[in-house]
Amino acid sequence: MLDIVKEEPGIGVGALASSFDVSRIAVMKHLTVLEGANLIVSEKDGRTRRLYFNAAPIQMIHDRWTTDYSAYWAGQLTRIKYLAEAREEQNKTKKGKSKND
Amino acid sequence: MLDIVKEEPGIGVGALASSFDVSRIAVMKHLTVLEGANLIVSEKDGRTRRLYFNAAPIQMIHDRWTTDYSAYWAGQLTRIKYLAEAREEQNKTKKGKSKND
DNA sequence: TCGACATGTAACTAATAGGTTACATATAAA
DNA sequence: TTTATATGTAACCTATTAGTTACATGTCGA
Repeated sequence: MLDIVKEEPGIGVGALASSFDVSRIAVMKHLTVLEGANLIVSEKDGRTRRLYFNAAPIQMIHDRWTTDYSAYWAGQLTRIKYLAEAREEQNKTKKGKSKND
Repeated sequence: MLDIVKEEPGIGVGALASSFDVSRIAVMKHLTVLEGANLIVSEKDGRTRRLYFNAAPIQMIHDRWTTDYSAYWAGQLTRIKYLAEAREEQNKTKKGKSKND
């Protein structure tokens, strides 16, 4: 839904709904959630409600969770990398024989 | 929940649950959702399951929705993500039943 | 003014989420 | 070996969501 709204800024509710197999009302319910999260903002243009993608909340979440990004991120990637390597090690061990731990 | 896990990398499930008014099982249900989204990754340490915050999905969403994806970064993150997912998948499989592949 | 178009609201049903308690299993400590 | 600790699973109940159809309201075009 966000893909479509981003690709076609100003698209109407009905036009957006036509891209899905569910009813227009179902799409409107999803829209309400996305508007509540400020990911989509709208403005009335006659009888059409025009929809626009809003990246601000994603930017805010990114800023919040990646503050001190370089240092933290490097550490996190390293940790995940080690977890993955440990998994591969264990995988080799299990294939060799029945698990013994 | 993410705040706590980020502040205390390696925290156990029970310790995390003690910060909330709901039961440990309720917290575990939320954890399952966060792990499914790869926002939290875990590793077993004896009888304790240690939890770690993973900013990668947020970075990926940010990259997707706010800038063009850099080929290098996408490849790097995706590779590590798949490794972590594979580890989690195996972890689930081991705990779910005695799968012997 | 009337018909067409676009959207909004209400009421309903089915499915899912959220939380609980009880019990089981694995691991560490005594 | 036994007890304690940490976690996982199952079954249950309640609240909320997801989707539907029908109808209402607002705006534009003829």
